[in-house]
Amino acid sequence: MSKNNLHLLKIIVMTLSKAEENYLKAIFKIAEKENKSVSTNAIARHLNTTAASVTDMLRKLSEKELITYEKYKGVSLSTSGNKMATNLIRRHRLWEVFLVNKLRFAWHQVHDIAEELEHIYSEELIARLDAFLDYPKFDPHGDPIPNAEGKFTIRNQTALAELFAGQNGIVLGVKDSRDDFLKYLTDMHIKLGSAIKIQKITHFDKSMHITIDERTEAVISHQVAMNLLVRIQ
Amino acid sequence: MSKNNLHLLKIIVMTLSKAEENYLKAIFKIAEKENKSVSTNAIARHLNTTAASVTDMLRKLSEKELITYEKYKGVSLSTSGNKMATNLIRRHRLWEVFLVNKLRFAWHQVHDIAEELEHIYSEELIARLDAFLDYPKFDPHGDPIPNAEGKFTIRNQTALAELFAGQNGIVLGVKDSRDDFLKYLTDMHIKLGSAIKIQKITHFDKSMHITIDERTEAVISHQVAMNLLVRIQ
DNA sequence: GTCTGAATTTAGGCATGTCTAAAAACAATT
DNA sequence: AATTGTTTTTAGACATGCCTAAATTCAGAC
Repeated sequence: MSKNNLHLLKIIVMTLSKAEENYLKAIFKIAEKENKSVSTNAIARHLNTTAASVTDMLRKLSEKELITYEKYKGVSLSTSGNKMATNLIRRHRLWEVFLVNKLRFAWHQVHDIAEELEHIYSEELIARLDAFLDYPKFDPHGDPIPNAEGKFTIRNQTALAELFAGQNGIVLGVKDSRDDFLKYLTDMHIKLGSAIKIQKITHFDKSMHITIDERTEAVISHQVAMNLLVRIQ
Repeated sequence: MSKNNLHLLKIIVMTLSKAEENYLKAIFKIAEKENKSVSTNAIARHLNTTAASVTDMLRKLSEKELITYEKYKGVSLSTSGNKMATNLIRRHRLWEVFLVNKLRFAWHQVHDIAEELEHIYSEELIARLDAFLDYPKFDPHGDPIPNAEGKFTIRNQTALAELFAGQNGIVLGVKDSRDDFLKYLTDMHIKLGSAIKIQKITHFDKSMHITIDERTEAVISHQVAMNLLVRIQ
């Protein structure tokens, strides 16, 4: 076997530690929002650690050619790093679907558990889980689940706040998936698939008077409406 | 809060590392077979590590009062250590049921994946998984799954080798759950619940001529018969 | 009871992933 | 272009969990 082939083998066989995986995921997520190379500080903030620790890890990930890193210039994922991060997101979201659809967890309870489950590495496990869940394209928060090749499904979705009085929307997901927001939605009986009809918008504060699933009347703030994603009917 | 209560709290809240959990499980399993205090070397063999590493860990587990340990005298699990180990076995076996019954993995594929899954700590996850699987009492190898209180279900099971010609047995599990044995059984179409009828026993080598599920005829060695557990019909 | 070989522990090291404190580099303003 | 404040990196430490090699303890044969 030539030296080149050995190099290839190394990449294929490489398995990452939980910490390394979490860094890749963090870089992916930050890069997704801010459209530029990712700063050391941003990663430290995201992972609740120090800039010094981040620098250490960046050196390591760079050696493994998972990121492109130049001192003081921020990082971006390499092709293989991107693949790894996408795969992690796939695993995370599939487990979330499992926890909600099969184990009947509530929206807001699943993130931390999925965070653990995603680090279990087995191609076959994920393939079988995917099949068991019937190849879901979106997770319980409405975020797209990349397929085995890393392709995300895209769909039209609009913040509820964009709609006018009289319009209808079907809830597809949320922009903010923090616990308290998800709990608030659950309390309001708003869930994935709920039909929202805008009855009236108060111009003063842009709060909306809505009907949920043709049953419940409610008033929601502009902030809530901005974080609810719907398909316009 | 008194000092005593704080002590109690510490025990309740304590979470263990993967390594610590694996040691507890190893001690439990070795103690189950050999009916005496567990030796350092036995643990090292079981975990594929060195005696020196084991000693280090025993000191640590002893400080946490999960084991009873005196230098040079072997170890045994304390009450709380036993509880932890039992709970781990519960998690492991529940995940194995999930992998086989829901994800349709084969018998021999599930051990390593369950080995990872068992370390995810969430009371609620396991409670919900248990319910989702319909509170199974035995895992895919026929080993009993302790309930949330740590109680194992006991049932009558006999090695197939104990039966006489003409007797019938229902396969309940295996004594040896190593890959190649499980694969062999799969190839022979022997699975949990299979009905085995003993047609004839060759005295010379105690091999058995059997009928499997009233369909397949086969000859199995004494060694195989000793590792197949059945309920006599 | 002493000896000898096996079992166990101690001592010292190493990799990983974290930290704090200090130094270096950068960028933005004057 | 110098200064200042922020960002990033380096240096040095620490905990965990593992290792090898050496010392110690034990247990069984004599």
